[in-house]
Amino acid sequence: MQVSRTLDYAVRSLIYMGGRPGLKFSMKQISESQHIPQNYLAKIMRRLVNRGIVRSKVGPEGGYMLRKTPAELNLREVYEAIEGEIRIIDCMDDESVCALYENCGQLPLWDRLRVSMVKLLEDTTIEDMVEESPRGGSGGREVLAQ
Amino acid sequence: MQVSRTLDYAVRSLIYMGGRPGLKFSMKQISESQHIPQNYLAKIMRRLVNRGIVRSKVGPEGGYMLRKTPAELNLREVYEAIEGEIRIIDCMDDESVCALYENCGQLPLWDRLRVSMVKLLEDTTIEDMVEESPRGGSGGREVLAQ
DNA sequence: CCTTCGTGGATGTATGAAGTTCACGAAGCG
DNA sequence: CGCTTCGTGAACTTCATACATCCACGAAGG
Repeated sequence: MQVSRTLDYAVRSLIYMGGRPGLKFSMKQISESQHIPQNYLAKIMRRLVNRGIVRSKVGPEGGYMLRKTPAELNLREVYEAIEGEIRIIDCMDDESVCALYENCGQLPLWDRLRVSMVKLLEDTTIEDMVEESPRGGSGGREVLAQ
Repeated sequence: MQVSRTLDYAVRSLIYMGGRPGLKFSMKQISESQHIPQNYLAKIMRRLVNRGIVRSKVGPEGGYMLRKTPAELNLREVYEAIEGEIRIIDCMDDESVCALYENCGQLPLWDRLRVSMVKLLEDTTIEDMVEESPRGGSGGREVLAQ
């Protein structure tokens, strides 16, 4: 029941970018300031690109930009881009549904948990998180993006 | 961000036992009715025993009994018996705290999530879950425990 | 004293998260 | 045009751990 490091990386990166909205950031900038292995970050960024959360530019002066303002980008979108649909339990034995499915008293609990989690994620934006960061999301000392 | 199968097994077993409070159930009874590998169930039950959630009796006519009434046993206790303290993210790189800890805008979100999860788990008892089970937690057809 | 049945620890296995490598091609620049 | 930069996509490696199995032991009832 833990958030994956991958999601943590994605959120870190978006908070970083959200700290200076409208700017473009190279993979190197993000990976170094956020302490994320660059090649691994590449994989994460692709998911964000494919989901339409950031847009990318290749070649010299390439990099990534947010497609939305930080206030428009909520955490549910980010979560689902990285982890897929939010689910707490999958009720599957192998490929078939759980033998106890019809008689399962647990489901209502896990569903309430899921719903409350979705709501919290939906109600939190990258902007909120930038504001919670003492240095406004960006590392502070590094050279500004172009 | 999923509940482990181990926790699912523990909850299933407790709902089953909670369906006939005060009775004693052998490992075989539980494992067969709930489709849980017996040797694996043994490990799960030990954690519940050590945490004081069930009490055990060895030898012929041995088995397990709830130590509390289903209404007194909440899901937080069960969760923590199996998974340990509830945490959503651990903020650790190897053995040291995350390099970005002081500047982390994510923590408030994960903490709100944790708090709401704890509350939901605390507010849900085994009795609640027994009541949500169409057949009252116990499988239905098997021989009654002694 | 024999059988039942939970205990505790050692061991096996398979899956997925985390990270790496590399050939490729788009794009800016001289 | 050709060089360099830098993201892309896929294949691959590594490693932790969830899930499961096995077995020798001892408590306890008949």
